[in-house]
Parts: sequence; C-alpha cells; structure tokens
Amino acid sequence: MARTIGSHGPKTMEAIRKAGLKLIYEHGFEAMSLRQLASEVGIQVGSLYNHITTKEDLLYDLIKVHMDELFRQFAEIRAETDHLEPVERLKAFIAFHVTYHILRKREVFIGYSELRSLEPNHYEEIVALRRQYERHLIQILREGESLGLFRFGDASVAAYGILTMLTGVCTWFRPHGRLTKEQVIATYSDMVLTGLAPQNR
Amino acid sequence: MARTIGSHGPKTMEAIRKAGLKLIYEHGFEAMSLRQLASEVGIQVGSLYNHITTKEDLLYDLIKVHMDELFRQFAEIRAETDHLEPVERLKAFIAFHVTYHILRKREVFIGYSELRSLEPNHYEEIVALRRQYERHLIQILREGESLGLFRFGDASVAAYGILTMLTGVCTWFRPHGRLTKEQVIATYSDMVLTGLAPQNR
Amino acid sequence: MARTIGSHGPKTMEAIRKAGLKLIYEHGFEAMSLRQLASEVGIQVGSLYNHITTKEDLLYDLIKVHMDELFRQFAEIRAETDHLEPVERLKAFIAFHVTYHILRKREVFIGYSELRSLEPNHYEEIVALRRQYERHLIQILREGESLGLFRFGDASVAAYGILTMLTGVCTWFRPHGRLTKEQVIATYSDMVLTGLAPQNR
Amino acid sequence: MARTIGSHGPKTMEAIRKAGLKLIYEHGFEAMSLRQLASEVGIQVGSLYNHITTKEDLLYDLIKVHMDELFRQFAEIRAETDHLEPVERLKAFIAFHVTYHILRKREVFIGYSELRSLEPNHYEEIVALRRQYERHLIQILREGESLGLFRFGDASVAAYGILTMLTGVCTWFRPHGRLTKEQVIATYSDMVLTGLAPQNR
DNA sequence: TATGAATGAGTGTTCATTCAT
DNA sequence: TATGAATGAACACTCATTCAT
Repeated sequence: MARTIGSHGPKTMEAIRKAGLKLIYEHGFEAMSLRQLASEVGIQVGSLYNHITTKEDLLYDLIKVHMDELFRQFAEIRAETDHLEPVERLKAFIAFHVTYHILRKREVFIGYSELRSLEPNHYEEIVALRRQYERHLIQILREGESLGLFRFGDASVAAYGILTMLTGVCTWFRPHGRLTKEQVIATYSDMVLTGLAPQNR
Repeated sequence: MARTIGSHGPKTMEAIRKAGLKLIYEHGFEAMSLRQLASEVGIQVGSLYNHITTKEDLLYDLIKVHMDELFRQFAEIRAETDHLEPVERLKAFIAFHVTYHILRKREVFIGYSELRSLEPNHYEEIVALRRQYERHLIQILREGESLGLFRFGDASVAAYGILTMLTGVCTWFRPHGRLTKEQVIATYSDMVLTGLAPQNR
Repeated sequence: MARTIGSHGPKTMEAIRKAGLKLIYEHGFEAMSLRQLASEVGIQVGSLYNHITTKEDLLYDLIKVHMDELFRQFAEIRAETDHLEPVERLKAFIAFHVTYHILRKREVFIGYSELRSLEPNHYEEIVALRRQYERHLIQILREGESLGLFRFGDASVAAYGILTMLTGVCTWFRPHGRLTKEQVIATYSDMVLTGLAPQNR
Repeated sequence: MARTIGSHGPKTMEAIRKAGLKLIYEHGFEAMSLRQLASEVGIQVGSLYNHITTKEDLLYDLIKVHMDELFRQFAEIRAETDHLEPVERLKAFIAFHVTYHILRKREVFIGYSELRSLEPNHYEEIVALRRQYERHLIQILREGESLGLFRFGDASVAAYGILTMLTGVCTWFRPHGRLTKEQVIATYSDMVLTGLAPQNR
C-alpha cells in the first residue's frame, strides 16, 4: 500500500519537492541523483522533466520557497512587535528564529550548505535575501545600543555571532530529545541578552 | 621519455593534499573530480593513485590531519592554562579556537561540511574526536558554574551555542578586512563572558 | 535531436545478446569491453544500461538462457524415449547432445569457459544445472549396467568421459567441413556403445 | 616467516613463473593483473620487467615450457614403446597422457584456455605443436586399423574424441578423491580399447 | 503527463608499461 | 636488480538531459 506508482496530476510536483528536500538533506545536492529522486517519487526519471526544468532549478525552488516563507512569517512577527522596545524585539526575534529553524531544519540546512550549487544569478538572489534578513537583527542591535540598552564591540560581528549560534540549533536539536524547544529558546535568549547587557563590563 | 611534466617524489603527496584542500573547499568534495585535482597538481589522473588509495581516503586524510593538529595545539594551550581559574581558561579557549579557525578556515570548513562523505568508520572516528573537543569546553563551563562564576540553562546547549558562534567566524572573516583577528576575539570573548556572568539575571 | 543512429525499442536487447554472444565467444568475457559491445550494436555505451544491469549479468543471462533451452529440448527427447531401453536412450542422448552442441557451439563454449566470471550465486546455479544434466546420463548408464547391457569401471568417470568427448565436438566441428554432423554422431555413437558393451573384456 | 619481501637473484624468475601459473589458473590470464602477480611474488610491479618483457610473454613462456616438457616426456615413452604393437602403444599413450594431465593440470588447463591471449605468432607455434602431438595418436590409430586391430569411422574424429575425453580428466580429478589415478586410467583405457575393438559391430 | 530508450560527457579506478634513481 | 613514481589509455558504470511515443 506504499507510494502510488505512476503518480499523476498536480500532486506529482509536490511529491518531487518533498522527496527532493529529503534526499538533498540526507545526501547533499551533488550526491543526489535524479534517478534516486524519481525512484523515491515513484515515476521514471524522464517524467521529472514534466515538472522541473533542471536539477539546479529544483534546488533553487526549494531554497527560494523556504526564504519566502521565512520572510512571510518574519513579517508577521515584525508587525506584532514593531512598536516595542529593542529588548522585546530581540527576544521575539530569537524565539522566532529558533522556532523556525527547528521546524524547518532541512530547508534551513540546505539553504546554507547547498548555496554553492546554485547558478550565479540564483546564488546572488538568495545571498541578498539572507543579507536583508541579517540587517533586521543588526538594526535591532543598533537601536538598542543607541538607547544604552546593548553594548558590543561591533554590530555586525555580534549579529553574525548571534545568528550563527541560533542557527546552529538545527544541526543538533532533536524534537523529542532531552530539551524542549522552549528550554533552548530560554537558554539562548538569556545568554544573548545578558551578553549584550551594558551594566557589567 | 616519460615524466616530463609535473612534480616528482615525496613532494607530490604534499601537492595533492594542498590542491585537494583548495578544490574541496571551493567546490565541495562531491563536486571535485580527480581529473581537476590531477590537473591542478600537474600529473595524470592515474598517477594520483600512487599516493592515495581512494578519493574518500584523501578527504579522510585531510580531515584527520586537521583534527590531530587541532588537538596538538589545543594540548599546548591546556598545558599553559591548566592551573588557572575557569574564567581565564575560557578566555584562552576562545582566543585559541578563533585563531585556529581563522588560520585554518578551509580545513575547518571541510571538517564540518564534508563529514557525510566519509565512510562510516571514518565518520565515527572524526565525530568522536569532535565530541572529545567539545567536552573540554563543557568541562570548563561546569567547573565555572560550580564555583559560581558562570550561570547558564544547560551546559551542553551553552557550549554548542558558544562553539557554533566562534566557529562561524571562519565563514565570514576576511584576513585583511575591516576587523582584525584581535578585535573579533575581544568582541566574542566579551560577549561570551558577559553572557555567562551570574550577577545580572 | 537525439537518437539518430542505432536500433530502437525491444529489438535492442536482442541485438545486445547477439553481439555479446559473438564477442564473448571470440575474445572471452574479460577481454570483451562494453565499448566494443555498444559499437557492435550501434549504440552508445551508456545506452547498454537501459537493457542490462551489469556486464556480469549479461553473461549470466546468456548462459542461463542457453541452459534453459538445453533442458527444454532435452525434456522433449526424454519424453520421446522414456519408454525405450537404455541402449536406445543412450543413442538418443548422444545424437541430441552432439546436435545441440554443434548448433549452439558458441553458447556451449561460453557456458563452460566463462563460468569463473560469474558471481558466486550465479556460478552455483549454473553448475547445479549442469550436474543435473550429467545425472541423466549417469542414470542411463546405471540402468544399462543393471540390465547387463553396459559395463564400465565407474559410472561417473564413464559419464564424464563420454560427455567431455561429445562436448569437445563444438571446438573443432566446422559446419561445411569434411564430415557431416551425422557422420560425427555415427562415429561417436558407435565408439561409445562399443566401448560400453559387456561381451568383450 | 612467509614469502621473502624483495626477493633477489635468479630465484625471482622462478617465483614469477610459479605465481603466474597459479594466478592465471585461478583467475584467467586477462583477469590476472601484474600488480597481483608482483604482490604474490613479493616485489614491486616495476621489478617484474627485469624478468619478463611483457605480460603476454610470460603466458607464452609458461605454455611453451609446458609443451616442451610434454614432448620431452612423450619422447621417452615413445622410445620405450616404439617396437610394440599399436594396442600396447595406445595403452601407453593413454597412461602417459592421463598421468601428465593429472600432475600438470594447471599448465594443461592454461595451455588450452588461454591460447587466444597469445600473439598470432605464438598462437600458431603452440597450435602447431598441439597438432603434432595429436598426429602421434592418429598414427597409432591408423596403424592399428591397417592391422585390423582397431575400427572407427574417422581417425581424426576418433582421436579428437579420445584426446578430449582423456584431457577432461584434469578438470574434475581430485588427487585424494574417491578414485586413484590408476583407476581412472584403467576405466578409460578399457573404454577406449573396447570402443575401438573391431569384433563387435 | 508518463514512459522508455537514447545521448555524450563524465565518474572513480585499474591497467600494462617505462624509467631515473 | 629493485624501487617508486610516472604515463596515457582503458575500464565498467553513472550522470543529467532529450524526445518520440
């Protein structure tokens, strides 16, 4: 009763994206063959080309959709917290970032590790989106600094450090492991906010 | 009439390792072909096999040598700082880790991103070495906590967070860029130590 | 713009088997390259893999089909001669064996000489089939012996000797040579039956 | 205390021939690599070329030496039996042929199965020697026929049949198996002589 | 839209052979 | 004579992609 062989209609593309996500996450983009992918979907390799244009295009699509979704959800968070002070906005950012990266660990992982397999145009586009996302955090840090709420050597270095630390969660977090998502958020939120606090140099 | 071009003798292996490091860093292990590698070294592709046993073995060799060197240098640091209190040992760890990861950014990057291309035995060995390295940091954190010097939610989460943040430096640091290595170390050292400080919850 | 040269569809597999039979017979399995084979068929080497799984699998297929055909034809002979006495059944066996080995000399030759290139499982299967075939001859000899029609030192040795002699015909017989197939059968039939006759020790 | 690594002096060639015989018998000439051979001998692959000129030449040498030895021993037998009548000479031939083929099963096997890997000149030479050997048997048969001692359809067919049967012994005979060499000789000698006997048509 | 058969370039690896040391 | 490093061609096999059906 397993996967329907010879899947039809508009569901096929969704099956391809799902299988592609899984295989690229597990083996890497270069190491995944379209034969594997077709086999996972339950169609012949030639049939893939009724749904994708090239292998690279599938990768771009997966990453682009993920970035769009990241921005869409982030826009909601910002709308809700725009009027708050930097400390609260930073807390909200941390909670959002960790949550998203735990729930979408495969998309996120691919979005970092397989960037170099993108064509130049696609690569530039995704990197630009990532930069834009990073600037939102830098902006929060700078506002907090100018209000005397945060203190750090360099805003970019601090932001990269924070982002790297938070993103790293998707490489080791296990859904039903020793710690809950909330505990991880609390630990990091506390560490980051304390680490930026001005009073104790 | 053979051998008119290319390097000879014991130097060849060193050239292969150097070129392999460069190409794997730039294109990824899967995407690097042995023809590229041989061409970079200036020998025929078959000649590679006078020096390596398999492509995977070259990868393992590069990572293993890097891990051994990491441990060798780290042992020196520990010998120098073993008698100091946790705060000083943490500072020394941060300075060492960042320095090493800036100087050996390619080895470090490969050591993380290409692990999945290792054979199971090699994979296990390298992951075990990495765990051992991580435990040293966890140990410092735990000692500091028991002396009331540090405070954090969970030692492993904190250690992973710190390590990820520090390691991330090798993805964006540029040797002659806006910031010196010392500035980066100072920023992170300050952020980490402040973030772990107990007085301001 | 693809596929301008070479054969299509279900005929290709038959062309591969035919060319494979010829090339393996002429050069040996190890010495035949898939490039030769593809060239003989008129397709690209990669296209072979739309029809075969491995080179060894082609060899196994050729030998297995030949063994199956041998058994199929032999079953007919047995059905026709089952009710006869051993002398007549031995004559029928000799005539059948020589005829088949002359008509299928290439399959037969490969079926002996290339066995060692088969994977262990395939090797065991083919050897078991051959043993089964041999036992039919041994059975005829034993029945004849118990009726006092044949006499020999050891049934297996006699059977192997007879089979080897008869099989050898495929290494030197030339279809339009000095002797007809019937003459060869007569010579061997006479020699074997006389050789087994009890009256003249 | 195994094989001396870096074997020296005139013994090396003998070690190469011995190892070559074993490996070609086990894997076939095409399937044996000079790396395997060198490893078996305990030297480096390049060193082989101080003793052989090409891989094919080693094969030719093994077969030629075997054929020369066959002729040398056969000459002795003929000297001893030249004055006897055909029946006795045939018995001597059978005993000699079976004995030699049992003791030198590997040389004999290679001498048949790897002929096609010889260069044309070498191939012709060996085949000519084999024809010469066969003619001795044909001569015995013809003499016996003209004396009314033997009867057969065609001398060549009979000789090929007898030779094939006797030679086949080297594919299934096991030195310490169910039957002794003498039993095999007796069985075949009886079968052949009876099979050629004129009295019972 | 799915299939199956094709392309042609590419993969890691092995080969027999050469030769300076 | 032995070594180790080289050559260049070859190996079986896989790849992403195309396209008539």
